[in-house]
Amino acid sequence: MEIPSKYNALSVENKWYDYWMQNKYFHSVPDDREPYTIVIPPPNVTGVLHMGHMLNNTIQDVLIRRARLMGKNACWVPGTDHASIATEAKVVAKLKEQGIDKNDLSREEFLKHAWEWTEEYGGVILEQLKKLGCSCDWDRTKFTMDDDMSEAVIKVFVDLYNKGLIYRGYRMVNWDPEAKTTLSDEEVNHVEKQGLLYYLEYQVEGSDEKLTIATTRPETIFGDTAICINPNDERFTHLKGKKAIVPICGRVIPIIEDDYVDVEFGTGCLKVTPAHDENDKVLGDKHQLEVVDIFNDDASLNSFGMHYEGQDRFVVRKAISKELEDAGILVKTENHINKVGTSERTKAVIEPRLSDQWFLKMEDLAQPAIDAVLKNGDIKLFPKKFENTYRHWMENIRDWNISRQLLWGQQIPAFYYGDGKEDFVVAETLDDALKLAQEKTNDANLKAEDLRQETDALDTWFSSWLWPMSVFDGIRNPENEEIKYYYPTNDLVTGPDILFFWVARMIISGYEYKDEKPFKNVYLTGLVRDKQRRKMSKSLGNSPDALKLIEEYTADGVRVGLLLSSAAGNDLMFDEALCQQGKGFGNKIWNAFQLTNLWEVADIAQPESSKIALQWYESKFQSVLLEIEDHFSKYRLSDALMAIYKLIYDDFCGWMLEMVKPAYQQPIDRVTYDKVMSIFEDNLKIVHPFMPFLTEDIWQYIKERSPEEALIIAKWPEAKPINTTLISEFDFASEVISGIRNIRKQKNIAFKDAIKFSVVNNEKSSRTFDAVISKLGNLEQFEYVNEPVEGALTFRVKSNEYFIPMEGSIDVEAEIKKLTEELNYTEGFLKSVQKKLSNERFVAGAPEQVVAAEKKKEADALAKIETITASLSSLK
RNA sequence: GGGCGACUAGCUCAGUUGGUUCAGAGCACUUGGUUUACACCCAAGGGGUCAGGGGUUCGAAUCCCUUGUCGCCCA
Repeated sequence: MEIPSKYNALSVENKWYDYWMQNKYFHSVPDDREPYTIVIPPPNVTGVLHMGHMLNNTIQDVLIRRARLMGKNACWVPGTDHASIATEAKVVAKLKEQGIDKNDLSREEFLKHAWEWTEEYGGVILEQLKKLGCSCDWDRTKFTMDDDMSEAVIKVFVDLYNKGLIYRGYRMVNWDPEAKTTLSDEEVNHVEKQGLLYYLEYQVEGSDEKLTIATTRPETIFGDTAICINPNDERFTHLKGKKAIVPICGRVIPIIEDDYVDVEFGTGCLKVTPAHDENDKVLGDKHQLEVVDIFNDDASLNSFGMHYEGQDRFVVRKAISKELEDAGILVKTENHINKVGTSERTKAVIEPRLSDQWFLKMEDLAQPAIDAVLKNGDIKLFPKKFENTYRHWMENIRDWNISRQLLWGQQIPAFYYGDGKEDFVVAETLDDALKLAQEKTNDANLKAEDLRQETDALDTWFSSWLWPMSVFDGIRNPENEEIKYYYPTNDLVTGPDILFFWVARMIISGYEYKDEKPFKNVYLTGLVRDKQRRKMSKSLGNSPDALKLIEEYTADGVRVGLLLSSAAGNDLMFDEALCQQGKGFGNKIWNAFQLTNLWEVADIAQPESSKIALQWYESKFQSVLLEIEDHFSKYRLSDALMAIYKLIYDDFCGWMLEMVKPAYQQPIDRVTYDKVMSIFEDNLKIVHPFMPFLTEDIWQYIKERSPEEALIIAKWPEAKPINTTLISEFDFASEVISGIRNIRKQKNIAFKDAIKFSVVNNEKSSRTFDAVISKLGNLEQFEYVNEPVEGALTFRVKSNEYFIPMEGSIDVEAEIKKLTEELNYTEGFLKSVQKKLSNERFVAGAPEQVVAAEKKKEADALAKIETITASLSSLK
């Protein structure tokens, strides 16, 4: 087989992805193996691949590929969610471009457009994941609006309603006047905005006195239904029981007392607008105040706004402050910074608004989810620090507003048969609803046409909280083979920003519907930021084009780059240099493979140095294998990758290949070659989860392989005993080799010039690696001597002294200086150790091991000092 | 305002129960190198009062208190 000297990533990536797909390696069906399951956090159909997705899905792919290699039945279910607000906004915008107004369309017509949009753009992001190498079971791709998925959602809604957990309530909600829908608390961002505090004078009824109140929203005076003072505030005691007159509209409102009012803030006097402020609503309920809603659903003023009717709230704020000022009612303004709720999707300023909404009672449902994470450890969060945040949220959980005033989503299955607020039934189908309605009204003549379905749709999270069950049809068919086999899933990989939106709710629904956790471990990744620590976002334009990155650095390179510096739960400061490092690593592996291809194999004797090098690497490999198991068990993927990186780069390429490499134009012996190639294969296996393309490519070049022998389904290397002596002997030998290299460098001795070498082996160190030292040091002779060699350059490793004889004179002064420095350092070290050992409380208090270690240090230092002193005296 | 978390080399981060290997890794940097796989490379090297201060201890990056800075969540 012709092997190209350069690695061509693009063609390789396409070739092997196609090969994997054709052979259905990603596809999983239940069998008698242990399952390993991940469900993807479904990206929005509106999304395109960004850095967050790349990181998140690389992690999932590493986990799933490793599980596959470990012989598990690996199943990664992909899919997308319908993102009601975002998608509806996109569709509305597109229609607008075409000159179509959403309000002119029927529900069915609008949904048709939405489906068209979804079909056109919804799959884009999944195609991009393939470029990254993601080994999802594409045959299982799901969408939260698929018929079966929607059916599950409706079934759950009806069930929860029948259990008394869903209710309809007139509540203050977060109203997005741009999208004309409510948002959950989690979809509201509080941002600091510079505003003004307006001081307004209200006339007290039947008196000349004026009351000054401070407000940030003068336009809401039309909705004022009371003035509130603190009962303990002596400045206002005389006003008890009196009334005040609202400026401009002239409404007469009571002055009430409540210690809710902060005496310090503003004037200590508060205007109460129950329809437009959460806290005022509470006051209003408490004091039975009138509720005056002054806004239309687009946040323009309604008829209560008098001459401002039809104008936007912010326009009115300006206009009315002018009017108030002209009338002498506005006495002053002050700068004031307050946090304003804004819509995560449309960025519009949220308007607190009272309206009829559907709510899910959360308190009882949440209990098993609290226990699972915080009490019995059924579900583990990585990193653990998120348990605190989880606890805080779960223990203060509020009812979930699940209705949205949107068309794109599952329509709430409530059917109204009359005009009363309670004149409705909830059922999965119209037929069922009709029966229920007939029963409830005792009217057998009630017809289907008499029923009107609720127009609100369900929150998108009300679909995705069922995701780990519904993708296996576990809601509609709870006893089916797939849900029984794959559920609970193993790992969930997602961002901490949706810990509550999604993760907590999946846990809640899992216990409610399967009486079982949805996953065992939750790995929370960090957010991807740029080098200035700004969160990468489309609006900032600081997110690199994902596909371009892959083009430039290869998919493997980008995967490695992303993982190299992303400790779990810590934000990742993305830097393209990391991808370059990833690409460089791939190049290194490729070139190592090139080297083995250049070798001519012959049936000759195996050199001692090769034999020992192979034995050493096998032990080294095994010890790193253990290390990476440990990292994986703790979801420390970047540490696992770094351990592998160093193993391959330093130990394999830097040391082992150099040790076994035959001399120029010499053949390699067959025993060594075969062993090197089998080691190479083991290396490829452990790199494969991180760099799937390159490794598969080399794997397939090494030998002709049948589809059953592909790397993607190979067997993870087995654990074998580790010869730790060999590893520490090598570490010692590598110090000796470094010493030789240093002297060569200092004295400009070219590597190709062989040198003589001798040692006074005070350490009685083993001679196992002598052949290796000779080879890598290019020694023409390696002698063990009892006395220092005169006229030689020296260096020491522990108490061993090494000599390289030099032609001509040695710079005695320089040698003495070097030795004196080493002596000073070692003596200082000895002193600190002895100080510790002479401290009785240390010897008595510290564990035996620690004391023994200190004694060993002392002995080593003493031996070294002896060596150095001897050398010095021989020089002088 | 309430809560949580962080602060270790120029950068990004490890550092588990206080104790061999505790001050580390990778990158970056400096110096040297046309070593027959690789300059996307090789070799060597410099670099830190572990945010500041106090305490507990024979011993603190690690435990406690305090100050500061930053981040996140909630109001």
